[in-house]
Amino acid sequence: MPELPEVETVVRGLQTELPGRRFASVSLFRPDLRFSLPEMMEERLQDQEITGIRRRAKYILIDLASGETLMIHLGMSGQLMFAEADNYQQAKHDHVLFALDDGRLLRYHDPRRFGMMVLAETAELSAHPLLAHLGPEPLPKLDATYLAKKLSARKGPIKPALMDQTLVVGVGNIYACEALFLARIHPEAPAFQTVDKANVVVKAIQQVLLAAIDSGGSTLRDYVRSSGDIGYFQHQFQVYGRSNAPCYVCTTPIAQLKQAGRSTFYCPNCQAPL
DNA sequence: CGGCGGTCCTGTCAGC
DNA sequence: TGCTGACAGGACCGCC
Repeated sequence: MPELPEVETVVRGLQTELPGRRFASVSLFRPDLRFSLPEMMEERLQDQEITGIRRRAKYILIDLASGETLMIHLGMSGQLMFAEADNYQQAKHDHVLFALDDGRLLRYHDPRRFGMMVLAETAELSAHPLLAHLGPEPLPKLDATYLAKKLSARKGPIKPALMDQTLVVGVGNIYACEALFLARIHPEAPAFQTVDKANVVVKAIQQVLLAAIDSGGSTLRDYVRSSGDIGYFQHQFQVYGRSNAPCYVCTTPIAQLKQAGRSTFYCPNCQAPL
């Protein structure tokens, strides 16, 4: 599920629940996520107080009183959900179980196991290899001059460029498609040709991410608590997943193509080639 | 360095 | 109904 809006929603849900709590215990059912889980993770988390919850790019950062931070990436299919200790039954693809000192459980559930967990020194977090090369956050402010400069150095098409986390973080396949639709830019347009539209691109990215966070905030808040991914965002998509369906603006059938191995959706009329 | 393709893994769905 | 292949919201790695 996770592009920036989902991760942000999960983080907001955790922020109201976790700070001040301690991990009573941590159980590992499967250590082989994308990377092997951190050495001695159970021991390093045991009895640690959670001091804060943050997000960087698509990473959930759980700060601990020990001076370490637990970084969680949900990959393609990761979910964090609360459960009650009384009636918890280990479900298929529950890989990690965090028991809190108030008796509740936080399950990490990830069928594809593309997710990852890392423990790193909080003070040196920004230098961690997974975070060091990340681009700026798109919210609340993204410098259009910066984006224009980055785009000008690109030869390839703009859509995969927007998904490059070293350029700007948080934009995945869905929101790259949606943002380009809002910006009325063809996904195959060369990135360097869109430099003079950098302001439009920035606004489009921010608009679509904010809208997703806003609406996701009501439904996906439960995402952290209960066991329901209900595909909420699909109701708002203008182009993503809408192949051959009429464009909401001009009724032209939405087109689909493949770029860098990922499906791209766009309106051939609204997003005319530059 | 930029850009592309392959790869990790499992579940789901379209098509035969 | 059952099988097969394509595809899925991410990102690293190796290769040109």
